[in-house]
Amino acid sequence: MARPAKFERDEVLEKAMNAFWDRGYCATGVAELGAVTKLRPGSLYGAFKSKRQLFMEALDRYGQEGVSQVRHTLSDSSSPIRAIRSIFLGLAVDSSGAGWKRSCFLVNTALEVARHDKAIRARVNVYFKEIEALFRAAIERAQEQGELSCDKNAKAIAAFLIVNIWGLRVLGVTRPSYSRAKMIVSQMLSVLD
Amino acid sequence: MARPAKFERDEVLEKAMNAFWDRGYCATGVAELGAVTKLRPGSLYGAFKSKRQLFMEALDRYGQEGVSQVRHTLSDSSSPIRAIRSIFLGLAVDSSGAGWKRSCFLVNTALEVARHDKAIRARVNVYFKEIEALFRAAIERAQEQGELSCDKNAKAIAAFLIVNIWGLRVLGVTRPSYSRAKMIVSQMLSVLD
DNA sequence: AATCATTTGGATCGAACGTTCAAGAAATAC
DNA sequence: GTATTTCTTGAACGTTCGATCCAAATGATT
Repeated sequence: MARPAKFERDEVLEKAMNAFWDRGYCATGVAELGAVTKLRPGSLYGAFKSKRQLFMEALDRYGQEGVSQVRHTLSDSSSPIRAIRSIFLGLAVDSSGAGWKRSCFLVNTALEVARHDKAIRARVNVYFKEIEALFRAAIERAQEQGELSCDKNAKAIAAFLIVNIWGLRVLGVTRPSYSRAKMIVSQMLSVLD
Repeated sequence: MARPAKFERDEVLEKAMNAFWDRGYCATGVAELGAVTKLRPGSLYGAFKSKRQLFMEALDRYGQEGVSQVRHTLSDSSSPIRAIRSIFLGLAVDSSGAGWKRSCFLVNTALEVARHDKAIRARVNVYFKEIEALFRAAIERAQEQGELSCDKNAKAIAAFLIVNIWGLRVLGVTRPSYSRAKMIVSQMLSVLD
């Protein structure tokens, strides 16, 4: 029918996501979004209705990829416990290394935006819940395989683990050494012993 | 010498603190700060140099009071372990009750501002470190009193506990039921068994 | 080649941003 | 009482905010 858009929607979304992830919702202006996406305001507002709408789609992109990464890590291993330990070790590396500054887009958004915005809170919760469910499934699999005592409360441990992940994201902002981050992660994982 | 200021500096600071605590640094405009403090821009900028300076002083006020409250709770009890449990039970109540929306000013600030502002990050870290030190002292006291096994690593447990507090602040944003919050807190406190 | 829907880049909107300033008011010092 | 000094006031500063509009450019369809 008519002229097609020159830009790739998902590429734009990824760039906007990185900008929001870095600086947060409020501090990321549309001028900056235009700069990173190489799109003029007209195109941006044509493709996405508003800054908020663009933010939500970027958040969805992040959340879906995050869930899928966790799913991959937790399901790909023959040892669910080892997979969980590997995720937490990765978080220790991330929060004490280069990844500390970005933290987690979902956690950042939870505190900055979700406290005041019901729709965004609902979206954030969806991804949190999905990740928690993946952890719970992995824990129950570990129990079935005899890797973990069946006396343990899988539901409680899964919830505990994801809350600890949130805590580790805040830990990163305090610029801990790797040894400190690892010490904390070890303490967290002692619930699996 | 000259005309004295009509307002009480600490009262202004408290009102500004509450505004920043509620809405965050970026979303709290100078107009709103003027509304809650009943001060015109000129008076505000006369007493504090800038919005950022006012924010830092409000943050200090919050941090000092927070540290002092934790100190009081942890030192006032003959049983350090019971005091720690009481703090975490309070956090379960807070994050599943009316206090969820405000979360913790320090944690909110850590993710919204401290990621990009070195001076503010340093201040936030000071209060975090002080609270962690109080927890560590309480744990060591518990060990001396025989309330807690001396096999446990007091340093690791103290760090673990404060990271869990941060996690509980994010938990609040997910609007958990009280029973869920309590379940998670119980799991956290099982490291003290 | 003509048509037509859509993108694009740029200009621009009113509102709100953080901040400053000159004038008026009040309390002290002489 | 007068001078002096500081605080209060309210308007206004220039900038940036998110959002809109439009003419020109573009490319698929007819």
